Amino acid sequence: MASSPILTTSLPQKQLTTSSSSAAGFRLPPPEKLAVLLDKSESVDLVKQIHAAILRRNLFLHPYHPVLNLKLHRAYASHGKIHHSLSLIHQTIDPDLFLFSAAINTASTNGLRDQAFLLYFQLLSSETVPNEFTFSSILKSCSTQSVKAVHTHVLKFGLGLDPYVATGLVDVYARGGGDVVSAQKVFDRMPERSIVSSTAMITCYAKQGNVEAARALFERVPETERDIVSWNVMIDGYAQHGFPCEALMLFRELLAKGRPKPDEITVVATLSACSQIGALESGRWIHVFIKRSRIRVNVKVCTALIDMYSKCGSLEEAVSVFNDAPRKDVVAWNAMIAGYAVHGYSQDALRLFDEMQGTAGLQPTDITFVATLQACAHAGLVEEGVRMFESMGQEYGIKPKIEHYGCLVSLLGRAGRLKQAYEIIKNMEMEADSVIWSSLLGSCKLRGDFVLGKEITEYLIRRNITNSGTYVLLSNMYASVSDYEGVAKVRSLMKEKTIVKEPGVSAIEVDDRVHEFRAGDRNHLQSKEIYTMVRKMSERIKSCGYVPDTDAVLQDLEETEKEESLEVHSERLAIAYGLISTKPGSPLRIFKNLRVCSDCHTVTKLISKITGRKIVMRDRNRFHHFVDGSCSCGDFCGPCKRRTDQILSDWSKKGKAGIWSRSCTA
DNA sequence: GTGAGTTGTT
Repeated sequence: MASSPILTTSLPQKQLTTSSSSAAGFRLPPPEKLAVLLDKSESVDLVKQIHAAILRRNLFLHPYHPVLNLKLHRAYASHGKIHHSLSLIHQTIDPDLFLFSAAINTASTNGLRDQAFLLYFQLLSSETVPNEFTFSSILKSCSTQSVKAVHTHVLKFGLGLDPYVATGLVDVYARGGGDVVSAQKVFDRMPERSIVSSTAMITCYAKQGNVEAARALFERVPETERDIVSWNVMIDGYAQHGFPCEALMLFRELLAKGRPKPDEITVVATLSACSQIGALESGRWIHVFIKRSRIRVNVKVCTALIDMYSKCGSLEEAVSVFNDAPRKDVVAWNAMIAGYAVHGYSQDALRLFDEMQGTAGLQPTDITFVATLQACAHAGLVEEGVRMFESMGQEYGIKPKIEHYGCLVSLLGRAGRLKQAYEIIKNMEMEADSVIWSSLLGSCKLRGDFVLGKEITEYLIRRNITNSGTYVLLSNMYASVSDYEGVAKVRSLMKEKTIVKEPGVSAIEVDDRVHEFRAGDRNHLQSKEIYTMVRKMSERIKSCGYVPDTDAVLQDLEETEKEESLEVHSERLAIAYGLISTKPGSPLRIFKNLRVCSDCHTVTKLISKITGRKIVMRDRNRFHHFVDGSCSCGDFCGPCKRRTDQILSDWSKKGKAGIWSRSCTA
């Protein structure tokens, strides 16, 4: 195998040392001394000097010193000189098993999978017998495809029960698609399980989303053996598979136990859980905790903080972390750009996009473009967005993914260019998913293009690529043109196909606890007070001229029942709870898993006006900042804005402003 | 003289 050209010039060469050591006037240290020097060498230059010395000594130490060769390999690798380190094996005649295994390990841990396999094959053909070290190293380079062959070799050499090899196998089976069956087979046969092998198996379960199995195994590990990695895997497993509350609870449990000490990874996983449920107070607490403990604020921790603050509704704090970050990589920039975009600060997002390439000298990635296109879509910057989309391929050589097409379709759709958006979906090189269709359908509803909307929906139902949202949108479209037969038809279709509308859940964090509400929920301890407040809110806004928009209600109900069903939408329960449990004038932060319905959007604007409260609401799509009767999203639907404006103008004529805040928030 | 499990952005 040929070594890389840089190596032959930058590594000391044998031919440079033509004379013996005595001729150069030095007495070379003995091999043992050189080995010690290599182990504690602090610079590459020193390693190179020692390397040169070893080569000189080789003149009378033949063939070569295998231990020194190995130490040299490790010294180069530890200074990040991977290619120097690997080229040593190519310059060695008949490398021994130690050097082979070490080199395979270096290649594997540095992502040079092909190199690792070439070395492995070279080893096999050299009649050297691989051992457990070799396999634990080569397994790190295995994919789900190649693992079967290597597993066979493992069995052939009788190493299937070695704890390191078996752990490696479990780890590979857990990666990629995740072959739990094979992973479990290996794991079950292990005569002795260490915390490391159990953690590999827990990871495998967690990656499958089987958090119950993961937790069960985690609980089986004796408490004294659980190290921080196993806690991290479990916390992150919850956080990444739809159990953010469990992740936070487990983090609290870890703190209560006092050991092991949380590290950078623990806080990144926990912050991600906070972002998902909008637990701002918990997120802030963790930020303080990081500052107080010895946790390094590295770029990943910074990014997790930026993401947490922006997703929890505090863009200001996200910006402050971003500005103070000592080092920012493209991921950190992406998180900040996405933060601006989701809050509707589109100009700032675009400014950052320029700064990132200018002062910071970083190249945008496909994710940067998702964020910037979203910024354009949220602000209705159609021309900028289209230009951005085109430049992505033309100037940056980034192939658009379905997410980018999604932004483009939403951008054009919202602007009323429905036909053009439709054409884009039809001409994409990939299959459209339900997300992109829902976006176009939403625009059809927004723009009142019932004909196109109906055509698309029927096509989707025929092709069976629907989600519950498709049916809801279709029903809403029928309702908006008062076609109640159509509404009934959709309803029976949903019943027939047993499609259940995804339940809307709204959450609000009060006193470091997250309170969740579903529509009509009566599970909360203060349910009685909450409903009293809900009714009070309805009376107030109705007395100001608000009329419920019952078209948004899908169920077959009488008009008054429809009103009642709107009244107890999850976001209204969350707002009511916020009003009775926080100080007057303090902002409310509400989080919803679905998009806020247009009626609730109107109502929330009115409540913000009457109570003088700022209400920040995060829905599936973006943030809405309700202040003094208007919303930062610029009202995603026309009728909604007209309704609110009318109500507010009539109301101020009656001179009723301010009553609410005195009577209801004391 | 060699080896194991965990982390961020849509």
